[in-house]
Amino acid sequence: MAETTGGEGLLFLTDEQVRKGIEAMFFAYRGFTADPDRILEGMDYGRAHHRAIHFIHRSPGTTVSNLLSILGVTKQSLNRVLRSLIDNGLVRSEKGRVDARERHLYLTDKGLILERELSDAQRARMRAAYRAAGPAAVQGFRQVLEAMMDPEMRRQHNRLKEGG
Amino acid sequence: MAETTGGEGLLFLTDEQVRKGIEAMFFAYRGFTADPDRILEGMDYGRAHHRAIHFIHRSPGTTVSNLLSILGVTKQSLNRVLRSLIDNGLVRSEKGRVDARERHLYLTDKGLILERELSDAQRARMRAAYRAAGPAAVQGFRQVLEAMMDPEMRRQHNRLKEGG
DNA sequence: TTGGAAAGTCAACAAGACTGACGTAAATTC
DNA sequence: GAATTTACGTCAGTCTTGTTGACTTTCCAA
Repeated sequence: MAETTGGEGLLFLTDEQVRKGIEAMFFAYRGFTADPDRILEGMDYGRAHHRAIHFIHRSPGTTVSNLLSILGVTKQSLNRVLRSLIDNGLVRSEKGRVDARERHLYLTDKGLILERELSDAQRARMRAAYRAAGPAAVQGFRQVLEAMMDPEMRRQHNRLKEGG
Repeated sequence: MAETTGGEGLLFLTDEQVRKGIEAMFFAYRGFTADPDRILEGMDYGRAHHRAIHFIHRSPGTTVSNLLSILGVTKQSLNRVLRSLIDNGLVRSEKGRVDARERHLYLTDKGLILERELSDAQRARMRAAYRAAGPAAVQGFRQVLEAMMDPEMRRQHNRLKEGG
């Protein structure tokens, strides 16, 4: 309920201010996905494909189950997406050499082109926002986002940061 | 705001750093919606209901078409959600007195209780993140989010800020 | 007063998530 | 060597939430 202000250090924001942060998050996320969505519409792909492409690009050779845990969806859901990407020649799936049960995923040249197009659009918006807000704001932005994640996701995120 | 890089440095972030911001946004949004989603699951409601409840609470008496433009979905999508909320007695719909075509929407007492439960959970997470990151970070966070919105959404957002 | 525009409702459909069950191949354990 | 577990793929069915298109009701202006 009305959070007590005591205890853990002072609360420097009222409920109303926090609420506004919530709405900002909602509206900003819309902007965040708007450009790739626009590119994808008309193709046979959607946001789910974009996410798969993004993380395969980020971690080439990643396995299906790794992608599963990053994306937080079910096998069937991911499989549908992967199926179409593979069939259309955007993603290549290679049987693992050390463990032949695993499938390692890579973007093909064609996949890389689409990835480029999508991430260019999304990065352009991010970069514009960053530029408008300034370096100090960007650091704060990253700090709050990280603190907002579930611990598990934060682990994933930091692992990617290192690895990349 | 000048798009040149002016005084404080050139493009202060590489493509890779921007990419990490994109991923942070993705993972953080998952955390952002996780708590309300958990509460809603098992009820007949979902994220769409949460959004409707949030904005009706924020602007009591708002019309369907106003909600439409805030949420950025189609009429039927919203109508389905509203239908179930009204039928279950969480939302009250009143024919407009000045313009009888309009329906003005309000949360009932029952609706207010659910709104409270949902927003308490979501605010708790936001507040925790804010606390972890500190006041300066929060300001930067808000600045970047705002810059990331489409201009139209920014207008909506600021209108709500005033109104609230 | 009539015709167009706006607000809202409803029917039908699509994308993308989910569950649960089942199958296969490969690795691991006993 | 047999049994179990793991990684992946697939089938069938459901649910949420998005879409378009057609339809009232109401308002307003020519």
